[in-house]
Amino acid sequence: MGRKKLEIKRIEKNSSRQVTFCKRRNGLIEKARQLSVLCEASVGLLVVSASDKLYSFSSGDRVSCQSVHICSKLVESIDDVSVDSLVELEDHLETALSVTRARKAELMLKLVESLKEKENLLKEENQVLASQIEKKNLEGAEADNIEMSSGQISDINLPVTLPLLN
Amino acid sequence: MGRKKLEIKRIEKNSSRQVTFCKRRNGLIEKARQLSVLCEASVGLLVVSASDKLYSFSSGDRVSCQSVHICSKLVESIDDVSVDSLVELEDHLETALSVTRARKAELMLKLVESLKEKENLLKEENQVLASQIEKKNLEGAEADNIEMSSGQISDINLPVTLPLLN
DNA sequence: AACTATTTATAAGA
DNA sequence: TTCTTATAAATAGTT
Repeated sequence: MGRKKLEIKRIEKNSSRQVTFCKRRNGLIEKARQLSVLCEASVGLLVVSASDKLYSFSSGDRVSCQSVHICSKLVESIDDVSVDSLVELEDHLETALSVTRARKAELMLKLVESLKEKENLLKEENQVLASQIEKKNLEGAEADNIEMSSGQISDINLPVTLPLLN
Repeated sequence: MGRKKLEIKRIEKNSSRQVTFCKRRNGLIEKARQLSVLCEASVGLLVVSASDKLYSFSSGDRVSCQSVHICSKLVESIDDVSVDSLVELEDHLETALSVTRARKAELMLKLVESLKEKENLLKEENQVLASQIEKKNLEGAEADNIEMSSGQISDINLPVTLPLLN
């Protein structure tokens, strides 16, 4: 896509290689974005330049979770990983694991709290309903001349919304 | 890049979306490959389709190690991760960590063995050199009429290649 | 960083 | 799916 057809092999000239890297990297990231939008796909892209600068694009959380799995598979399949790389990787994984566990704990705490709130609301609703039923039963007993000891509620009329937690 | 200009938004028609996904995914992977070859960059690409199929490309081992780091950063920055996703991620990370540690252990074992081999070779070399020096010293002593007790070697003449491990 | 001649990717159609 | 082709988009070399 240019003045001349370019063979796909390492560009020898240093400045050209750098310029091409910049152009094509931007192009690639834009293409990744377009694919994710057009087709509802999750896309994760990571580019590391020869001078070790990082560029990345990611959409959706499926990617971030799955890519860790993929990465570990990749690492398994590569033969020339040095011990140093592995030590670094182990470090990253441990950090990622801590972060993940912390987030999980935080999220579960929030979940428990929201469930407790829900429980309280339901309890209140419950009491209101119970007293209404009691009232109705008393009125019904008067109308039909059927007695019912006060404070006793028939199981059949109990609301089904019971507290889920204690 | 086709018969008509296409707006970058979700393609509504199901079949078109699928066809476009297939074409553009292939295009993206090819572009990723070209970038890595032309510019000596490491590229990691992961695509997850709407129906959860995985497609990926990767070059170089810097990517696999760095991407785990990036992934963890991504997970930190995403807001709508479910507890289930986090549990799954934790699982993947634990697996990756085990695999990494196993590989590291294996690699270090090999390293230790090769060092021991090297040690033995050096020891042999050492003995040969030592005996040669002893010979030389005896010859010299005869020539210069200077005595030196056999089996004793001067520190100054000892080869510097000493065993590194025991 | 812009420009522009070309090549490449791909949307729609078959 | 796969091929074809008109057209849009990307980009190689230049300025």
